[in-house]
Amino acid sequence: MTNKHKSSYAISKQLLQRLPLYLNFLKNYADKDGYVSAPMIASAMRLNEVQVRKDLAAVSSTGGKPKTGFATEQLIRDIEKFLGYDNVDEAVIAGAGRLGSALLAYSRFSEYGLKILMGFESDEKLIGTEIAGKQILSIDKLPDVCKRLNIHIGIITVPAESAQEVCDKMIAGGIQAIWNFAPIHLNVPDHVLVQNQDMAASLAILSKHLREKLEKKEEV
Amino acid sequence: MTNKHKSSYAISKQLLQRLPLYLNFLKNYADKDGYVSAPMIASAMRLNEVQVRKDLAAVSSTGGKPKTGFATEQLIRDIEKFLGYDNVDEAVIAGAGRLGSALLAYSRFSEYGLKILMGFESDEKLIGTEIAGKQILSIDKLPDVCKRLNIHIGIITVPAESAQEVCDKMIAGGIQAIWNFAPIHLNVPDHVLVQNQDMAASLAILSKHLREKLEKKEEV
DNA sequence: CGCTATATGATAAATATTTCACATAATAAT
DNA sequence: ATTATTATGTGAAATATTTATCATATAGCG
Ligand SMILES: NC(=O)c1ccc[n+]([C@@H]2O[C@H](COP(=O)([O-])OP(=O)(O)OC[C@H]3O[C@@H](n4cnc5c(N)ncnc54)[C@H](O)[C@@H]3O)[C@@H](O)[C@H]2O)c1
Ligand SMILES: NC(=O)c1ccc[n+]([C@@H]2O[C@H](COP(=O)([O-])OP(=O)(O)OC[C@H]3O[C@@H](n4cnc5c(N)ncnc54)[C@H](O)[C@@H]3O)[C@@H](O)[C@H]2O)c1
Repeated sequence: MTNKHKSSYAISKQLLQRLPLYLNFLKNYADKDGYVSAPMIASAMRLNEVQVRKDLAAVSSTGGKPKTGFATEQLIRDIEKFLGYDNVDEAVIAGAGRLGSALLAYSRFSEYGLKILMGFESDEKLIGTEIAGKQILSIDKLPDVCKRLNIHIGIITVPAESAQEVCDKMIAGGIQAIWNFAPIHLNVPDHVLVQNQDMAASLAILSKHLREKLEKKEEV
Repeated sequence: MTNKHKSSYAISKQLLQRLPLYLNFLKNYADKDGYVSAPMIASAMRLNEVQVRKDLAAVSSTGGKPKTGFATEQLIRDIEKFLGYDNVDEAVIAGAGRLGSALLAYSRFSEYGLKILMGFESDEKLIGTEIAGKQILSIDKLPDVCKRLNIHIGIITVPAESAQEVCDKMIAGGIQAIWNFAPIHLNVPDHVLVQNQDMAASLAILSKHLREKLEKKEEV
């Protein structure tokens, strides 16, 4: 075999989205003998076998052994490393309402090397309090604090009406990537990344898929 | 022009994900004269012009007018219709903790014709209470209630340890599509759709994109 | 020790999606 | 009117992504 386990496959955006799923699966997978194979993962996760094989080849540092598969623990480490487990990234959140406080309290971000440092609010009753041990500051302080601490990821969980305004504050504070939960299109300069997380849309898409599936069944 | 405004383009999965973004943009778009054009949307949303044109052609019932564009209100209605605004879909949620109660209280689902009817819990203190006017019942009742009300969408916001167990209950209740927020791979029979919403992963991917962008800038 | 079954890795083929290029239609200005 | 401009719609080309096929490696077994 010509495997130099150099794994110089291109990583596609789709692969990037599958990696966390592999990770969840592998972490939960009751590890018989310390190895997993691509066909096994493929059948459990309902994916194409070749796709899994390529995905693993793209991120595995060691490659797999024919007939045996990949060392589970190593594979988990490789995926985590790939996703940035080791470089810690800091973020702030604007809007400590229902969703914002759920995110502030969510511990699982740290598994990917992410840390939400604090929240920013406009509600006087919330400013000065703590959520899950994290301070809630006035939204007016956001630009300065971000600049001073050199934070470049911002999360927006304020109502849609305030989202653009808060977004502008983040940009003024040097934020370069925004995770936006408000159901609104944000205007940002070229160099700023925006990832929209429109939850209602996600559920709508699932429901549409379901409807299509049911219709297809009727046809038969 | 050979436009029979029949718009028989194929709908890709990617398009399905872009539609809600168009919708957010259009709803917010200060409507000068009642029309929007594909090039205008494209430049505002940083998308390729042809892509927008094809996307709109795929969902627009009327087609657009050269030089003028698409009637904004009509376009909004067309997209909403496409996404299922008119067929109401009902769902239940398991786990009325921080995230679950945020979702229960989230009103925006109704904009896509979705309705979360009630929540199910294992915590005695929560059972019998209401969140945002929606009843919280014992998780044990989930299968019966879903069967009786003929509900086929379930949302999982319980801790990862309980997710599979809750998932099984949903399937026993005839649920056919599951929106899973627990960071774990769910085992389901063939006919059940699962959409995973691994939030930590989403943030991790954003942070990875950011890191790549910064690295690219350094190269230059 | 060779045989068989199974897994990897790589190349090629098939699909899916995006982008380009161009022909045509409507508007606005001359 | 005629013309310049801008937007649409569409077929073709370019990319990206997934799936099929095959050659090779190796663990387990008779
Ligand atoms: N609740 C959900 O499940 C959910 C799901 C998806 C998206 N969203 C979106 O997330 C956002 C927040 O939702 P929520 O349910 O947490 O709402 P919420 O009302 O509970 O919280 C919003 C918070 O933002 C704060 N806020 C308002 N203006 C602000 C400003 N200018 N600066 C700083 N803080 C400000 C408010 O004081 C409030 O605490 C909304 O845009 C909503 O559409 C919510
Ligand atoms: N908080 C977040 O921002 C966030 C983000 C993404 C994903 N998640 C995931 O969503 C899930 C819930 O997160 P959370 O922060 O709301 O946690 P939480 O602890 O606040 O809520 C979990 C709720 O589930 C209930 N529960 C536990 N076992 C149950 C069972 N068998 N049947 C019914 N209900 C049961 C608990 O009583 C609790 O109320 C977790 O899997 C978490 O990883 C949370």
